[in-house]
Amino acid sequence: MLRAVDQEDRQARRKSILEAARVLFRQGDGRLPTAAEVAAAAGLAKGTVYIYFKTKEEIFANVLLEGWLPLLASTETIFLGSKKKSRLQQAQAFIKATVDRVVDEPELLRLDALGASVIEKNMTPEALLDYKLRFNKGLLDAGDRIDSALSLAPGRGVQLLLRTYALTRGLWQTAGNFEQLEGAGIAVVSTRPKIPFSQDLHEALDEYWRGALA
Amino acid sequence: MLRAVDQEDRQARRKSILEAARVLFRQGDGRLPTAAEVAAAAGLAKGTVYIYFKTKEEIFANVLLEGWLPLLASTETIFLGSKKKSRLQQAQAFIKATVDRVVDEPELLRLDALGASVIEKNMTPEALLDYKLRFNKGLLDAGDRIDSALSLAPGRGVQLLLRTYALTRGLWQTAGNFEQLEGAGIAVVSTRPKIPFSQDLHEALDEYWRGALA
Amino acid sequence: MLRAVDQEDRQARRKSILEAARVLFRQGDGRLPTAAEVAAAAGLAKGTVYIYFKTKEEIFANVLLEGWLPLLASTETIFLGSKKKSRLQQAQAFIKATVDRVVDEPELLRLDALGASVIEKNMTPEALLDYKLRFNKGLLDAGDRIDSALSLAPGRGVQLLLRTYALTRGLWQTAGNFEQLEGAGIAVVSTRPKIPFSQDLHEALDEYWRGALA
Amino acid sequence: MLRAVDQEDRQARRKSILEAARVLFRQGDGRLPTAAEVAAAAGLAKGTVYIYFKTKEEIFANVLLEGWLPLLASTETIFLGSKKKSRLQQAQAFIKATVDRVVDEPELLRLDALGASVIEKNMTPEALLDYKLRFNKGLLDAGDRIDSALSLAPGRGVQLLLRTYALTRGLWQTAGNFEQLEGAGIAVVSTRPKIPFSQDLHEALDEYWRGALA
DNA sequence: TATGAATGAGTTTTCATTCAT
DNA sequence: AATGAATGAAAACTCATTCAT
Repeated sequence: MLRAVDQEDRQARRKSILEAARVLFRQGDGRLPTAAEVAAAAGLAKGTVYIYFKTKEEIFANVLLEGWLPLLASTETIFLGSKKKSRLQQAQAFIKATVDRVVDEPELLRLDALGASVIEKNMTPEALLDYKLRFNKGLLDAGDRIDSALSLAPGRGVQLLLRTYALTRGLWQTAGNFEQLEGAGIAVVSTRPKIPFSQDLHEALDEYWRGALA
Repeated sequence: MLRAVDQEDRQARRKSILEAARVLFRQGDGRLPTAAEVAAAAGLAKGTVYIYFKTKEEIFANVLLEGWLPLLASTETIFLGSKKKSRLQQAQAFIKATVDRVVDEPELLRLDALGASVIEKNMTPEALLDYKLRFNKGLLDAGDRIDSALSLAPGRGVQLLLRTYALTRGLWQTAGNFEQLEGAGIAVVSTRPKIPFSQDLHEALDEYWRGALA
Repeated sequence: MLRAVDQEDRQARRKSILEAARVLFRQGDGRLPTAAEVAAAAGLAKGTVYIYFKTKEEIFANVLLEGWLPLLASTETIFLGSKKKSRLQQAQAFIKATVDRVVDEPELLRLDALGASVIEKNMTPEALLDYKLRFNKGLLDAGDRIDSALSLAPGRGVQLLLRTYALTRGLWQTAGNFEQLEGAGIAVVSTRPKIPFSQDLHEALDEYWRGALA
Repeated sequence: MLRAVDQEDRQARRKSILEAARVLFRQGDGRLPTAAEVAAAAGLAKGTVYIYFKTKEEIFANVLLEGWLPLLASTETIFLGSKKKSRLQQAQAFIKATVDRVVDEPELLRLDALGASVIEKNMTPEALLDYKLRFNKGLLDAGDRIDSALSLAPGRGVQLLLRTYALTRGLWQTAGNFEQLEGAGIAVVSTRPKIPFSQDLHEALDEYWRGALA
């Protein structure tokens, strides 16, 4: 194994661990893979992983972070880059981006569900603070952009983001709850045709933003 | 130790285990208490707990169920008992009931977060199906009541419930994410006064229902 | 459940437990069934079984005893009832009876293998002594009959019995060792056609008795 | 703790675990020692033992194997190295080697009795197959040597070995059955002087081989 | 830096047996 | 005598993390 001597090498190795962890979690059954599995998937020895991360959970916190930040960053293009659209049109573009990302990387929401209960319980305080600060930073920046683009009161953009996020993760968890029943032929909603999660989420977010921007 | 000989005694003992588990989880740090702790809190031997529940997680699935069902059942009074109110007024009464319950029993949402990832992974298939069926039943019944009270298309009531639930659990998880930062004096939203979770949730649900009923 | 009030009833109930245990073990995977399983198979409550036997293992010790004693008792007919046959002919009649019994009740040898290691370790000293005395008695009586029928030195008959028994249980255990391999297509003895256990045992016993009576 | 880094170190550590397990079992009461006990006796942590063996029972299967293989290997010297002796003389040399080994390492037979019932039930299929294949290999090789040395039909040597082994283990188990009685002053064979197990086994094997080679 | 051998804390669940009813 | 609820001891095994090499 080549040694990661300079800063760039180290970053690359760090990324490769995160990527291995993400893929492994995506393929898995909803529980965190073991540290040994992550190391093996990254082509490293167990000990090496612990050079880059203090605890196993720190890895997955960073998987989450690296998963969500791009979506938050995308507000730059979506909101600021389209001054001519109406507020609702801009909102809908963001809704679409959110749904697309979530459908594309379903492991993000699965991992999210482990966040507070499992992941955060096994991080060092420093790593936890760092994780939250970075998340917070992305959120505040994105919120500011929304405030500005939609001419909202300061702080309202963050609130909308948080609620969008909340509805998304909540709906995903709830939808998952009933998949098994449907698999067994038991209808959750008997009189309505079952709609796919992406559509369900889209509708729900649309409803929320309409209410919020009303 | 009194022996639970008849069916009634057995039900009472079962309840006492659930109650002990609930209280223990409420006081704990977000992880499931050990089976030994639950047994001790219920004043029983470890083995006795396993007479009533197949696995530890089955206990907590039932804590969840017994926690949510009353809220779903409350739709009976809230929606059907108030035909003279407007749709939005009825919705607001339900929002209030939801917020009150959640504020009153915060462990419900904390436990919820463990649902799919931890709890359901360690239940017997039978217990899991039973749990989901009972949850589903409560949901469908409540949804029907809402359909009827608000003159909605069949199945729309369930959808509203699911989305309310989704927003609630999602928002709670998200809010929890930032408590620590605020505890450390770092503002999530710098320019707005911080509002308590109950108010935040209330506003968000209000926004959602306004959008949904528009 | 009818109560076993007189001695006869009690004996019958005891037998029914032994029979249930025997059948259960025969169907099982080589480990002792649980006490609960034995009770259920006998149509009794767990506690009832413990009225008749001090420990679970005492049950199975008695299953062994009731299984072997008839074979030992059969020496009466086989050896004494046939004065006109040669020694070897009489031996062969006994060999046949032994092979037949063992083939008929394969659980006897399977259970035998658990004897000293598992069963006897969990019996009360009294029950253990009783078990051994009864076994010993059957053995001595049968041995005496053989001594007399074959005009052997006193004690030689018991020795022959013990060695017959030893070869039988040993061969059975050894044969079992290789079943799996043969199932997987791996020959234990490549150049010889595989013979069934009953024939193998018959040959081995024949060889032994020929050597012993020479 | 020195780390077993290369292959040789690892083999040595593996051996030390097997040896600790063997000694522990020899001193014990006939039940398998716990994994914790084996680890402690080997001067290792519990977890370390599980690096070398998948299950506790795999350890003891290997104790058995390492115990029997030398005896099987000894056929090389005993049979092939003595072409001038008669068949019976060669057989007797093997009988002596067998008795000596068994007397020297009585734990082998005690452990043998746990083989099929306890040990094999708790091994991974792979470990079980490996164990059987290695045993089988030793047996076939030894059998071939006997065939060749005694000019027997192919496969007959293995058969003789199996029956020798069967008689040995069976006789040992049976002898153990009555030790307690004799300890309590109750004679199994009242009219004969009690002979030690080694002599008993020797005589029985002698009788068997005489019959078999006749 | 990289490795992977060693560590040992930590917890569920089973099940033989007891004993109140 | 019969029941079955209650007991609690007992132990294997995993896996995150460390640290000697």
